[in-house]
Amino acid sequence: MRKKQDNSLLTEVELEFMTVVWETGGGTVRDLLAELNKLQERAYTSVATVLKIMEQKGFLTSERLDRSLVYRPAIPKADYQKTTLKNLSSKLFNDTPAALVARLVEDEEVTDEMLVEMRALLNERLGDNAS
Amino acid sequence: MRKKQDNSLLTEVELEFMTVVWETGGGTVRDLLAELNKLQERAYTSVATVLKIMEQKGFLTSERLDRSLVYRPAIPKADYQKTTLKNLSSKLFNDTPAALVARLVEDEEVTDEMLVEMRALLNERLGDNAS
DNA sequence: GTTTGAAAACTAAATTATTAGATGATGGGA
DNA sequence: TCCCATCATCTAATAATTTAGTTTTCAAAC
Repeated sequence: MRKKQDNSLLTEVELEFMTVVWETGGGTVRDLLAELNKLQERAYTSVATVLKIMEQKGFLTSERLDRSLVYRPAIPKADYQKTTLKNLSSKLFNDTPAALVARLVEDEEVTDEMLVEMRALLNERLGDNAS
Repeated sequence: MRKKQDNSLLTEVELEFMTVVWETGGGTVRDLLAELNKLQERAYTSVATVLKIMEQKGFLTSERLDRSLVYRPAIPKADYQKTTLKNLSSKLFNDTPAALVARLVEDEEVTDEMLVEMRALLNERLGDNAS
């Protein structure tokens, strides 16, 4: 029997990296290091190592450009958001996404404006495929 | 400088344990072990160790009953759900919960029925404090 | 009073995640 | 050609998480 490491979800640090890759569209290790260091100082090799791991896990692709590797997202942010929500829903909300929205709704910090926006989104899809 | 461990979020295993504690309302190590082993075989001491850590982190309370410790949730599930959503929203959805709902809406597996339910929840709160 | 069984507490091993130093390759310029 | 800067890669140290063995405690049974 072997390890069972998940790999479908990013770790804390990986998510931080991935966020930058999504925002910038990608770049060389040097490029991404520059962005990441705005948030927290890290060594070049640390960044390079994590990026390589992320590629192995299938979150990034790489391509040579001169000396350097250019890393790019292998999956769109929206896809990953969906995966994460599905995971959260199953782990903490009994697989009922409505329960999740219920929590958002009762959160004081979520403004009415946001709620109206959410409702518009719901109406939009419910309008489309009219049941 | 020391470690900086978060502690406001549960780890994978801790969440699994916490879910059982929420469901059952709590119990002795032996009780919880029995529940947990329905999902995955674990040693008594493993369970005891994690429960103790969870108590230190503030997720559980304990109380003596005869020889045994009875563990109970220190925070309601709803509170933790809220914390988690807030965290996810900030890390992956630019602090805009509506973006999160947008992903749910476009997920094929989320049925229209669920969406209608969500809309009802929104209307309920929006109705209350009529802007 | 001594043994025994069940429990918590203590300790540590194994795994996974994070950070980064050391090394070596490669190409451009002196 | 030889050095230098830049880069990827290899390797390892540290930290956090997960699992579980060993020891201690204590009350009840004998």
